Amino acid sequence: MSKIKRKHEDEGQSKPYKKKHWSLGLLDSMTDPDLIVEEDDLVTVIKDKYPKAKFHYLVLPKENITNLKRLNTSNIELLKHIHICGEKIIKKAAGGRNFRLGYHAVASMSRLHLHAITQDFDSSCLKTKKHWNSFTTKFFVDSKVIIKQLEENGKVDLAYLNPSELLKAELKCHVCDMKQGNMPKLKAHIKQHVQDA
DNA sequence: GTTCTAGAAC
DNA sequence: GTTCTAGAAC
Repeated sequence: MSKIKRKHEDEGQSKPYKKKHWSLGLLDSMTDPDLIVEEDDLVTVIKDKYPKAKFHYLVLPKENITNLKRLNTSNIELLKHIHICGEKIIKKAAGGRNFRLGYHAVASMSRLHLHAITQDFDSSCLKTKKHWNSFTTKFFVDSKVIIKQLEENGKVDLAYLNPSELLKAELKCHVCDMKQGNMPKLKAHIKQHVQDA
C-alpha cells in the first residue's frame, strides 16, 4: 500500500519548482487521504504525521485561521465545535485512555490546530526536550482555557506564560513529577506508568 | 515542524 | 569511545 507520489509534477519546461515553506505543511496534510480521519463542513480531523503518543490527532478549521492570536469572539462556537470533535475522535479511537485536548501556546505550523493526544507519550517520534515540554508543561494550553479566555477577554493572549522559557524547563515526568537527566532516561521512566493508566 | 551532525557530556 | 543534545538548514 504505497502511496502515490506527485513530486515531479513541476519538472520539465514549466517554471522552476518552488518548494512551500515547511510551516505550511499542515495545509497539505489536511487534503491527504492517508491522514484524514473525519471531516465536516467546519473542520478536518487528521492523524498527526509524527505522533507523539499512541493516539495523536489534530482538529483544524477549514476557515483560514492562522493561529490563536487571530481568534475573536466570532470564533467561540467554532472552538467549541473543534473541542467536541477532538473529544469524539479520541473516545472513538482510544476509548477509556487518558487524553488531553489543547493548543501549543506558540505553534510552529500554520493553521490553528487542536491536539487530541493520549497521555502515554509512547512514540518513537517523541525525541527532544522541546517535544516533551510542549506537551507536558503549561506550553500545552487546555482547549477549555482557550475558550474561557476568548469568552472573558474577547481574545487569546498567552504572553504571560513565557512560552519559550517553558520549552527549556528541566525534564520532569508528567505522572509523578520525578526529574530525569535526559530524554532516553525519561522515556524509560514513563514506561513504568503505562500499567497505571 | 524534521533532518542532520558537530561537539558537548558522559 | 559512545551517547546525547542543540543549532543550521539559502
